[in-house]
Amino acid sequence: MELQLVNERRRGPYAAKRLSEFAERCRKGGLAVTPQRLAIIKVLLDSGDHPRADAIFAAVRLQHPHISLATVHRTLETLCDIGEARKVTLLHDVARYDGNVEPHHHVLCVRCKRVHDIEIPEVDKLLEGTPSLGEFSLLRCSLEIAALCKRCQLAEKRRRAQRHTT
Amino acid sequence: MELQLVNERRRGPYAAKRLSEFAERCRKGGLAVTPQRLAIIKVLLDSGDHPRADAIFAAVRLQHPHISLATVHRTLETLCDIGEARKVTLLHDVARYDGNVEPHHHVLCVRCKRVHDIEIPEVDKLLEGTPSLGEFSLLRCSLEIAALCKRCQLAEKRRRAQRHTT
DNA sequence: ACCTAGGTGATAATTATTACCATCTAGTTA
DNA sequence: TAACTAGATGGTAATAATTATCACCTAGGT
Ligand SMILES: [Mn+2]
Ligand SMILES: [Mn+2]
Ligand SMILES: [Zn+2]
Ligand SMILES: [Zn+2]
Repeated sequence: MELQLVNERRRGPYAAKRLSEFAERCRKGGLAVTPQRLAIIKVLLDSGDHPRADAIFAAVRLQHPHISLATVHRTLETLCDIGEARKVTLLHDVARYDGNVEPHHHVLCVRCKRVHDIEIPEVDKLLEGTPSLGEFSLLRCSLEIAALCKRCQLAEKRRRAQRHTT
Repeated sequence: MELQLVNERRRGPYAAKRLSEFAERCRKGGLAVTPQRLAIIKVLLDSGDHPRADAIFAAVRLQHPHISLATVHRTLETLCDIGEARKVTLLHDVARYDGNVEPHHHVLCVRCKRVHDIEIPEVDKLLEGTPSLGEFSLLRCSLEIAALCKRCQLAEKRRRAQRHTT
């Protein structure tokens, strides 16, 4: 099993490429290309540390002193919607607890946030023989599968049909 | 690759066993066995839905009308500390965003919450050929590795040494 | 039957996020 | 190019989860 920290050097070219395609991708997603959105995606692409909205706000303000924190929050969610960013904390809004402390994994509906347990024995063995990685000593691991439940799939379909008629 | 939803029938016996050992495990962890803690772990072991603190609060109140919501929050964190519960949302306190939208995984320090990217090509292929599981249509997946970074390991050591002298 | 470290309840404080709305502007149209 | 408008933004209020505080209580030990 090959577990390795991502090479930081690759980020430069990756960010440049993503940035050059950003305007086009916004249009494809039906979004206006605003200076605020450009500034936010730039900062995000330059960050390797999975930043919070307030950190991005601080960085963006150096160039755009008038930007609003609300815009940063909104924009980050919008970028995730069109696939230009990824929310690391899919379930961040409320703490969720589990009585099952055996190693296991989760499928979660990205819309209604329901979570179900799943078993993937292969993944449980993933850390065996790898006590540490770089500066991290590894404790345990869990796979998070993003999904759409039946109910939310139907709701999604209905909403699209609705939009199509108007 | 065997991906399967966890069998719900197993929860009954599992919960009974965990509950019967709970008092002893509290003592081992240096915790008092209070009626509140018992009520909370009971509710948690009976839940298959990864509940939030407020849901547990509501359920516990049916038997303990005087319990406080603060106690529920505190107790759930305490239970996680001694390994009697698991927090599904390790990074729930603030939303974190990622500019890297390529499939990749994360190591995170459970104390300082720093997050680093890692690559595990095998895991990226996990969902291939499995478009759905039960009522969930699968979108993507990401492995979360809980860890302790070097800095926090040292801090932990120092704290233990401190406690030992007093 | 005490004692006391630690636990609890009630409530205030904090903090991230969302809602709201007046104003502005990107991108389209004539 | 000028006018138009759907959608974006800024400023601020509202919301909601969690944590802090502190007087009182009690589990577990003597
Ligand atoms: Mn679970
Ligand atoms: Mn990442
Ligand atoms: Zn759903
Ligand atoms: Zn750390």
